[in-house]
Amino acid sequence: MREKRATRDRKALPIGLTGQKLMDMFDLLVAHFGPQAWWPAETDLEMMVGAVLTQNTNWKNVERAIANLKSKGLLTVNALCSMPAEALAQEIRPSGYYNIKAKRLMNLIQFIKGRYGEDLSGFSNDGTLKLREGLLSVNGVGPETADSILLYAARRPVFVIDAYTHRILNRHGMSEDQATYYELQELFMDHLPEDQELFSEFHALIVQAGKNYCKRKPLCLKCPLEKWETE
DNA sequence: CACCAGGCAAGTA
DNA sequence: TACTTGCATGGT
Repeated sequence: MREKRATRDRKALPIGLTGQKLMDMFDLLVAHFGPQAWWPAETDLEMMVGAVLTQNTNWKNVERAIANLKSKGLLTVNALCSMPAEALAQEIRPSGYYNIKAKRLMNLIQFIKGRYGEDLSGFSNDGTLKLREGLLSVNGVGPETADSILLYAARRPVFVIDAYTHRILNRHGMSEDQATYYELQELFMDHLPEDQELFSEFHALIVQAGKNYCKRKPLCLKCPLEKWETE
């Protein structure tokens, strides 16, 4: 929560961004996109696999990779842990970065298996262990991947920040260009109720907004957040 | 053709 | 600490 706070104290935030303002943003997004019901995965294991495969990668390509694993019965803890990295790499090829992602996947699944066993028993209701630190210690799991897993697989109230979150807040003058991951995360978590469903839906909506409207400047006129700034 | 996608780690100065 | 680069496929 304050891992990156060393250099100089930049203003974590602008300009009177309140909880109400954030809820306004949420409401505008819901009104425009509707309920999202993320994460699109059938199991916690599938969710975690997707979290690694989607790193800097279009979700469509991740779906192809996951489909390969499913069709061959490889989407299990034991299969992913025991198969050769080269073979796994070939299966996940469509998701790009396949050599490095094969290793990252195996690192993560081995970590999870070591703590919770092959059926992941106790994973989603593990409130005692320092799960976040554990996830971050895995080579291949950074802040966003760890928080995604915490939010969508372990169902904890953690706000996930991604490239879209940075971009959208910047475009609307709500954060500074170089705000760090943790500054933005604090921003949301300090001003919103600690609610897993809210965080889960909010992040999903931000991704939708980012995909559709905030790719390049200037903002598209039909951006659902257009009136947000002046509200 | 260039550019992007639901990042992360390792290397450099 | 602050940048930069490698990783790699498939869509627009």
